[in-house]
Parts: sequence; structure tokens; C-alpha cells
Amino acid sequence: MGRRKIEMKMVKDRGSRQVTFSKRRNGLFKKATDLATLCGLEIAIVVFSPGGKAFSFGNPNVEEVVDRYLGCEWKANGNPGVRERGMLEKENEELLDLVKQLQMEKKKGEIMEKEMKSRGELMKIEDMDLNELLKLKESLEKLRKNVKIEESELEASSSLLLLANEKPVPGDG
Amino acid sequence: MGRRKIEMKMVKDRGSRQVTFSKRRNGLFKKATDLATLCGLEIAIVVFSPGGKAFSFGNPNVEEVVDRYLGCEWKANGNPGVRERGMLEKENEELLDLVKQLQMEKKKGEIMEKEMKSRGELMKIEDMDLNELLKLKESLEKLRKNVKIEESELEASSSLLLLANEKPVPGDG
DNA sequence: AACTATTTATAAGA
DNA sequence: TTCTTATAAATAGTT
Repeated sequence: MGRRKIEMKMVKDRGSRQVTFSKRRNGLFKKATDLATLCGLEIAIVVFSPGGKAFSFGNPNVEEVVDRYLGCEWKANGNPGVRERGMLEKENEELLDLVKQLQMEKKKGEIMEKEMKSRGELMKIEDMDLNELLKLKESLEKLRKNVKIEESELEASSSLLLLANEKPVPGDG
Repeated sequence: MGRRKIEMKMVKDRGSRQVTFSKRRNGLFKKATDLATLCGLEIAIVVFSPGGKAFSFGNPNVEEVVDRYLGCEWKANGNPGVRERGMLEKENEELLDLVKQLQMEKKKGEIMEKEMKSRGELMKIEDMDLNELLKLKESLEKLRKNVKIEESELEASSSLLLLANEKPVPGDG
């Protein structure tokens, strides 16, 4: 949102990236504040800046929300547990990959939807012309005899069609 | 943002609050996705809905970001794997949900693609007709004089157009 | 679940 | 950086 639409990919320039981070971090935290206020709920955000510095937001605070989320069980350390981190990472990779795929599919769908709409408009116009033309078929055949045009000339003149676009077309003959 | 500005205080009505939560949660997660993409950074959000259900977003994942934030101390000494079952179930729900969404988007895309193709065929035919017709415009005007048709009759006969669909159309006059 | 009239967020620019 | 401002995006109320 701004003077121009930007591509959703990593901002190359360090300085710009830092600026973008600062602005959007503020925006994100404000959104989180609003959400917490409007809905009276617990929320926590943790983010590491491009420079590696940690920023956080929490209502009522990060630790409490995180503890609740994690179930607080791990705090009682000393349990010789099975290591499942590798699995989690794998699942998360899949998840992120799916998110990306989904975004791509949605964007693709939006583009096609627009294209279909514009084509639909054209179709309507052309359909109308065809309907009108069908109605006029008979009058054409009558005229054909009336004016006594040579057969060859008539064929050559089948292009009268263009008149339909130049002048108002009478309903039916 | 919306039809009206709203007071920043807890939404009283349960239903409205749930709606607000859903909309704004989506907005917040999208902002987080954008921030992570634009700046290539780690971020995690955890939020509990008004109904007490947990929603989370993480790049690369909630745990990693939280671990890093908390200093990773507990991880360094003995790995408690106690609460990871719940995590996995939660992540699995998200994953399955995403898979469903992706499938739906793909199906939608396929349907639209087919529709576009069939419409495309029609467009081609109609485009060809129009091109041919444009070429024949001049010959029409010549003929118009040659056959000495009354103006009124000519207008009525603009429907000659239909001949273009009944007989082969000559290239150019 | 869509739709818009508005409000917000923000990309550039100063 | 902070402020401004033109524009893109989010969303409150509505259907």
C-alpha cells in the first residue's frame, strides 16, 4: 500500500529493507494491538529484524501466551524425551511450501477470473449482433430478389455485414 | 477501515466479535507473511481466539522462533519432548487444511481453464469473421453504387451479413 | 461469502 | 529519520 504496488519478494537493498521492516513492524504490532483490544484475547508476536535483533509484542505478554501455547509442559525440563525436531522441521517445510503454492494458485485464479470477465463482455456484444442478424435473415432474402442483383455480385457483396456496425439495424423486415 | 470507523474497545456482540476476529486474524497473518517475505526474517505469532482456540503463524515455524527468542537454553540441556505430540497434531491440522485449500484452488483453476479454452475457440471464429468482414468493407461500398439500390432498401438489407455464414466469403474486392 | 464505501497502511518522495 | 501524500490494501457494515 503506497505510491506503488511492490513485488512480494525480498527487498534487495539493505537500507530499503530496514525501512520496510520498521514501517511494517509498527503496522503489524498495531494490528495485533487492535485485535487484542477488539476481541479481548491473548496474542504474542516475536520477530527478528534483518539485523538479527529481536522485537516482540504480547498481550498480556509474550511468555504467558507462549507458555499457554506450548502447554507449559516443557518448562519442567529434565524429561529425557524423544527428539522430534527433525520431523517438525519437515512438516513446516511442507507447510510453507503449501502456503506458497496456494498463493500462486489463488493469484493465477484471480488473473483468469479477470480475463474471463473481459472476454465475457466481448461475447455479450457479439452474441447480440448475431441475434439481430438472425432476425434479419429473412428480410435479406426478400431484398435479394427485389433488387435483382446478379448472383455473383451478391456473393461479392456479402460483406454488407459491415453496415451493421455503421448504422442502426432495423429490428425485423 | 470499513464503512465506518469503530471504537477501539472490545466488541460486545459475540457473533460480531468472532467475525472481527476471523477477518483480522487473516489480515494479521497476511501482514506477517508479507513482512517475512519482504525482509527475509523469522517471525512467529500465537493468538487465542475468543473461543479459546489457538491459532499460530511461524516462519520458519513457531517453535524455532520462540526457542530463539527465549534463548534456547532449555533446548541446549536435555531435550524435553513431552509436549510435542500436541504440536504435531496442531501442525497437522493446519497442513491438512492447506492441502484442502490447495486442491480446491487447483480444481477451480482447472475449471476456469477449460471454460477459457472453449470461449477462446468461439472468440477465434468470431475474430476471423470480423477480420474478413473488415477486408470486405471497400468492396461493399463499391457494390453499393453498382447495383443502384435505394438508400432505404440498402439499410434494410444491412442484414446481408448472414450470407457470410452461409457461403464462402471472397478474400478482397 | 461477496460486495463496497471508507478507513488504514504504506511506498516514495521531501 | 520523520513528515507528507498518492495509492494500495484492509475491513465494517451490508446483502
